[in-house]
Amino acid sequence: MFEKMLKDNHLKITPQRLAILKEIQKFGHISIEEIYENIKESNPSMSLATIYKNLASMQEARIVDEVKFPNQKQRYELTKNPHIHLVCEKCGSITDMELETPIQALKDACANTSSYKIKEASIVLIGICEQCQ
Amino acid sequence: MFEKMLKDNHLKITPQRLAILKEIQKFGHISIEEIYENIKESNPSMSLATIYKNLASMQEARIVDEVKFPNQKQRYELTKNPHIHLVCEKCGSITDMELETPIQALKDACANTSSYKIKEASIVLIGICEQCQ
DNA sequence: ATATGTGCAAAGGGTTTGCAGATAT
DNA sequence: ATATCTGCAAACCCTTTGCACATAT
Repeated sequence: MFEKMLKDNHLKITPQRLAILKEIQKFGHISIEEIYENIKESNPSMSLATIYKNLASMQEARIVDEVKFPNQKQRYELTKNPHIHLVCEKCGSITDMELETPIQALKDACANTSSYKIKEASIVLIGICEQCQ
Repeated sequence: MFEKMLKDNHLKITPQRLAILKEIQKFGHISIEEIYENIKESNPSMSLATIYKNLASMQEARIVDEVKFPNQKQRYELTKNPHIHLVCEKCGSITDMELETPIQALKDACANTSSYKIKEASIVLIGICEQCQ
């Protein structure tokens, strides 16, 4: 419930913010340009500056996450449980995958070997999806 | 041996390219701006455009890799064995870590669950390094 | 009523491009 | 000798900022 997420973070509930969140939800991993182009259809006065400002404040509030893929502009997704991103190098499609155990195993291995205190993991696997094989 | 790497990829051996590769080697994970500033000291005529063009061609040739970290400009490193990047969120230091087994376990788990053919992995762990704890 | 948010236009940075002269093969 | 590379300047993004007006609380 987007309204509650915003309220909990002392961010005002505006049509612009709701529209941005709805787009991100709809497309999963979306670029700024795509958000802008999609929203413009129903809300022609929406400005790019507003999108930038809101993505920054909602990222700050941990409502959305930025994700960076090789050779792509950054994209945004709703904040979710830790997960892996699978990117198809042929068609560019992106799949989320929750693999708790191996992710945890990796973090543990790393913590043991390094004496780092691990907080988060950003894992992107590049490959070829079933349809493109 | 940088000369051989370039020759093998039909890239001419120029002082600029060697200087860029030497900087990347020296600093491990370096931004474009840092490469430029460092090289300017010994070679004041080196232009930013040359750095951009060469990073692109040497990335294409798989001599260097671009790496993207959260909230940072992209950086470059020499192409190495698959490894994990550990980033300290306090001091920003970056550590490489070869953890073949857990990386492979993750790729396998993913391949099994998804029917993707996995080719590469980009893994970044964010945490706090020993000194900053 | 007040603090925040929006939209606009301008400014700011980073990156790419075209071209003439220089250099590696 | 020739294809490639370099450096410069301009062009071209994408992103941020300041400000006046609008809106949510």
